[in-house]
Amino acid sequence: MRRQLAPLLVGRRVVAAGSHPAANFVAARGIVGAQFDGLGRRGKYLLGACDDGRELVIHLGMTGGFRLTPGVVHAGTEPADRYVRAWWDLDDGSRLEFTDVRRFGRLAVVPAGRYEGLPTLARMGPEPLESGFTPEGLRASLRSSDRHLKTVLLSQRPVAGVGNIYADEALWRAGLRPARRSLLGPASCARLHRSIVEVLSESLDRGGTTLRDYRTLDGSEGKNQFHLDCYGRGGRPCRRCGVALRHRMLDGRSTTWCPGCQR
DNA sequence: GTTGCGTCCTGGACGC
DNA sequence: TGCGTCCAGGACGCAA
Repeated sequence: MRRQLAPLLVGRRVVAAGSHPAANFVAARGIVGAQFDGLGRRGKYLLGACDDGRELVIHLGMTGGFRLTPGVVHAGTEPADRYVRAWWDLDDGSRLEFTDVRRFGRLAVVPAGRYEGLPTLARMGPEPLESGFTPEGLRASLRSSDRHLKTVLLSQRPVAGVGNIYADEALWRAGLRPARRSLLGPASCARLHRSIVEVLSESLDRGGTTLRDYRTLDGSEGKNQFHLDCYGRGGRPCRRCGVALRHRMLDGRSTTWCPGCQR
């Protein structure tokens, strides 16, 4: 999403904006007059750098997405689509719309780099595809919590960007049980580290995972959903050992694992 | 400071 | 066919 948006957004100034009245979205209106100097990303957060020293922080939640309408918009008019939760009219006549059916997304405007009001972002672990993410660091981070292994991964503290689907996939690939609480040894941690990197890299290469709602900026679907080994396959045979995968709620999240080969 | 759980929200699947 | 119920997801807030 960031790669697609950046060339269309950077250098553009916001001339008008609007939003759904919910607290999650009203911050969209606060950047009228600002120009986008860059578009970054941390974990699942998009970070729009403004020329006035502030940042527009965007989390897509579960069903969030973007749509860019080029050059046909009358600035300030209400969007026709009821699921547009925020919109920005740009100085080239285009409009960027943030759509979010279930309203789990959220927007914030903060001084650049000041994330105190966004605790998950403030304490976010290393980027999984950068050199700061190491097996040793992962092991040290996991050691600092007694919670279920999968729940710790979802906290974004050991590593950024792992959501429910990729947590299940990475743990399956590493042969580790999601509900495990005990300390991981160096070999297990190295396996989990490698699995996280592989699972995320492969999904990025395939344009992401479209189960229901996710679309890229041009409306196309990802293809990673055709390559899932674990998530959503409860009751079906494990592709590694043949044992039926199990499914249950773990700490409130839908979780699938193989009782045969995830230890 | 950490943990566990409820809450937010809504379309779609499912059962009756 | 219509209605009610449940589920899915990420992050945050609150009580313990």
